[in-house]
This record gives sequence, structure tokens and C-alpha cells, in this order.
Amino acid sequence: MPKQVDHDSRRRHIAQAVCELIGRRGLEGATLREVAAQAGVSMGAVQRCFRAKDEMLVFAQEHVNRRITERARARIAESPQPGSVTTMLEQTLVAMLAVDGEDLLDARVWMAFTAQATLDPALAEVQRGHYAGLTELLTVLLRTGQESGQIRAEVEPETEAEALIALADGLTVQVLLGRHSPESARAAIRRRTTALLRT
Amino acid sequence: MPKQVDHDSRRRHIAQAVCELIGRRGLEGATLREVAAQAGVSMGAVQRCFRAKDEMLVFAQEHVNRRITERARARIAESPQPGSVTTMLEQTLVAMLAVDGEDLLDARVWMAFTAQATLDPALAEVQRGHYAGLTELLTVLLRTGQESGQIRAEVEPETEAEALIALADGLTVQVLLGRHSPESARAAIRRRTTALLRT
DNA sequence: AGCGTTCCGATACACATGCATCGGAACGAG
DNA sequence: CTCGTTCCGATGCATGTGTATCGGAACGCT
Repeated sequence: MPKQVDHDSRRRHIAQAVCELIGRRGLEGATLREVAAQAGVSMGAVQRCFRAKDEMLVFAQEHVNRRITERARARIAESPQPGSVTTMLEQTLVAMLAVDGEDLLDARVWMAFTAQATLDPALAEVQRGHYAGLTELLTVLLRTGQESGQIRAEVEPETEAEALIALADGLTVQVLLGRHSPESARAAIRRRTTALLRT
Repeated sequence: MPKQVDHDSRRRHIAQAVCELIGRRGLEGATLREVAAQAGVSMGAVQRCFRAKDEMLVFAQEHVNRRITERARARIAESPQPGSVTTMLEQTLVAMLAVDGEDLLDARVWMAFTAQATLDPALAEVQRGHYAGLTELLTVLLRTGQESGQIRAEVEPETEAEALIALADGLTVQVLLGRHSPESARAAIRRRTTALLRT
């Protein structure tokens, strides 16, 4: 057999380059030539990995979505008080914010893809899947909190999960626009999560 | 004096064409040629109205922002119960949602511009100004509601206004992605506003 | 070592876009 | 009507983009 290449890892490598470019210069900054340069490969290599640009973008979108979800799960795992549901809620939502330091890049990538998903049904489907996962995650947390008596019984887990997600996204937008600081966004999240606690 | 043209109204006319194109095909759909065609004029006319494309886009951004704000104020004015602060709050936020019928186009335009504003400081400044106005509007409503005893005293008007705006934006995103219906978004807004009422 | 397959880098190409240019039309003042 | 200024439509141009193509390099197998 001839020369073999780990396609999947190369695809991830290129996807990372795409994300960095999108985070810095937006979707229109992710041209094939720029992507190749950023990834340190040639255009031909990129073309071999992805049949067309669309495919590359979808892969990059899934790439960043996966990272955001994993960041949320990781923060839950290393939560200081694993038993405290509100702490876990907060950590999850803060991870979704992704407005800290270099994570801020991911937030801009999220923004760019979400805006595009508004127009492209294929991208929209990917985002819907992403949000379905996050909703599930939060819903489970909320339900668990109710069962352990930490969260008020009248809270409707799924409905509340959707509201929290919307809040987090809206705050992300504000931070990206420079109207809120990451800290004030976190504070807003905290206010909302503590309000769910039983008094 | 030679041929004279109402520049300002022509600029608005073109801005409207820009918004329709952006709402349908995104920012990249707003090429000078397409804009001219949509507006029913020639490229030369567009070039005479705006020195460069950037200027045209900023003008269009302000155009749609103005319409959103005016829609909010209008909804407040024609509110069924002008005295009810929560009704006014709801109307304002629903106007911000702009996910009804043809308003949905404006929501997509908002999304596109906001995503771009993440990368372009000039656009970001425009959006910050827009949000400052909305925040002021909501803050006043909340304060008024407190003074008339309709809204709980422990609510911090400005903080709450920011949270409501973030919620509305996040819900808009979800509707645009096709994950929420306009009705469910309105319901989420209603839940949040009624929660502010004194019990 | 030799070979066949896979990969890659460069180039070619068609096309779109923003902007500049320019000749003439439109229109008000005299 | 005549003139002079403003406007506009068409065209040209430089540039950047996605994709197709192709010759050769890299590499595993025999």
C-alpha cells in the first residue's frame, strides 16, 4: 500500500486552523489559501481532505461545538463541590459562555457559525444538534437538583434549561460586543442559577 | 442649480434593499451589484450615495436598529393596558425579538450585523449605542414599575434590564435556528416578566 | 530495488467583487 | 433656448476566490 496519511487528525488540524482564522477575521477570512497557510500545509492538501469548502466549514463547526461541549463536561467533572447542583449548573453555563482568555476565540467562532446557520439549513441542523445536547445536559442537572431537594420543585427543568441557554448566548453576544465584561456575564449567570435554589 | 436628488431618502431606500438582501442571503449577499438591482437603481447611483461599501453597511445597520427601536416604542404606545408595566415590558421585549412574520427578516439582519460587529470595532460601536438605548428604555420601565408598586422592590432595574436583553437576544437566536417557535419565545419572555411582579 | 498507488504542491482557469473612469442625460438658472 | 452643474449607467480593471488539473514526490509492498 502506498503513502498513508491519518486523514482524521489532519482534518482536525485544519479545522483548528479554520477556527483560528474565523475567530480572528470572521467567516470571510477563512479562504482556502489562508487556511492552508495557517495550518502550515498547501492548498492541495486541504482540497484532498475536504471535497469542497462547505464540507470543511461544517467539519470546523462540529469541531468547535465539540470543544465547547467537552469544556462544559470537564468543568462539571472538576467542579469544587461535585455534589452542588448549582455549582455544576454554573460551571456548565460559564463553559458555554467561553468568553475567558483564549476561549473568547471560540465564542467568536460560535457567533460566526450561528449567524451563518441562520441562512444555511445544513449548518442550522448542526447547531440544533449541538443545542439539543446542551439542553439535555442542563435538563438532567436541573432534574437531579430537584430530586436532591436543592432546586425548587416548581421549576420546569426543560423549560428552565432553554431559558438558561438563551441567557448564556445573549450574554456571550454582549461580551463579544464589548458591552459586558466576562465577570459581569458570570455574575448574571450566578444570579439566575441561585434564584433556582430552594429558599 | 442642476439636477437635485433627495439623497437622504435615496440612502434609506438603498439601506432597505441592503437589509432585504442581508436578511435573505446574509452579509455576503449584499454585493454592490445585487444591492443596486434590489433597489431598482444602477451601481453608479449606489456609489454616488455611499463613498464605499463600508459606509453603506453602517448606514444599513443604523437603519435596521432604528426600526427595531421604533417598533418597541410603538408597541409600548399601543399597548392594550398602558398602565400595566409588565405588559409594556413584554411588548418591548417582543418587539426586540422581531421574529414575527416579515419582522423575521430584521432578526436575521440583526444577527448578521452583530456577528460582524464582533470583528469590526466601528460596527461594534454602533451596536453598543443601540443596546444602550434599549437598556435605558427597559430600565425606565422597570423603575416606573417599582415606583407604582407593581414590580418587586428587590429587583435591580439596570441589572435586570441587561438580563432581559440577553434573554431576548438568546431567544432570537434559537428562533432563527428553528429550535424555538416565535410563540415559545414569547412564552419564555412572559414567564420572565411575570416573575418580576410583586406577589 | 522496483513498482504501483496515494498524496501534494503548483498552476490554470473561470468568475465575482469593489472601485475608478467617463461620456452623456437630466435639470435648474440665465 | 443655452449653458453649466449634478447625476447616472455602463464599462474597465485589478484583485481575490473556489475548483480542476497534472506532474512528480513519498511510501508500502513484493
